[in-house]
Amino acid sequence: MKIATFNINGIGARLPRLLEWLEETKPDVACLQELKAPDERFPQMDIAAAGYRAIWHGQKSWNGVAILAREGLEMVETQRGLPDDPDPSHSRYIEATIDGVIVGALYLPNGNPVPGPKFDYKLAWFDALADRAKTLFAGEKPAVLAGDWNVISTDDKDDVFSAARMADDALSQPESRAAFRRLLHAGWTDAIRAIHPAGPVYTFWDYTMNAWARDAGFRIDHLLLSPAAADRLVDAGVDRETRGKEKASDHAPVWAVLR
DNA sequence: ATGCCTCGCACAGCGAGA
Repeated sequence: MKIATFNINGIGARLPRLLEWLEETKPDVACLQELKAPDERFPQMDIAAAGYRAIWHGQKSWNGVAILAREGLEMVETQRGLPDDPDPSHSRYIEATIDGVIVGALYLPNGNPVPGPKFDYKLAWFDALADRAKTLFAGEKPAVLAGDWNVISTDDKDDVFSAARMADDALSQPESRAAFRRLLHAGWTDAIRAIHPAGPVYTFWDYTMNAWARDAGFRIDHLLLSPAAADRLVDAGVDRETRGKEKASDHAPVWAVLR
């Protein structure tokens, strides 16, 4: 089962790119973030025509998450929003069981500027996610938490083009890194680093500063696997070429294959 | 220190992203 996550930065602006990517890479499951559209504007018919069933949790203008599953896979929604979500007006989490695999699609708050209420919200949201992760972990079933975590997990050149340039950004703060690392220490596996222990693996390049051409990117889109899912991990990667296309999102899709 | 670029909303320029 190939599970991908893709922050599309606007389902309205990105639909042609999304459909093209589905056709080219054929993921079984695709977690989407930043729909930036209310529920009624989710292009269900286009997605269905591409061969995918979908569940989605949108809102006007901002945020919004969805899970697409290839037709024929059994998908049952298990969660819409996080339990004890610190601000339910933000649509940032949706979860389903798909052929026995629990898939949580998440869009963690960016948190800029630091310090401030937005950063406090980021940490509060992370706490609520960690609670959900604990519940899923205790269930001992294969589970995947996939999405835009808005966390650069280390200062390593392989995770960020310039740690110094990003040092004051919410993506690099020790508090949110610690929250991410607590999940790893608890037994969740970072799929990309399990398959590619070293080497630059970026998932985001800013639209400004000629970042894509300079490869000035960083890694903030992650798939975390429960032990039962990690046991089945055979491959993982980033669809970098997607970022280089016309009208591309500023994120590239990230994926993992479970046997 | 700020804008760079993009999206959505709405039709001008701003909030938000990261």
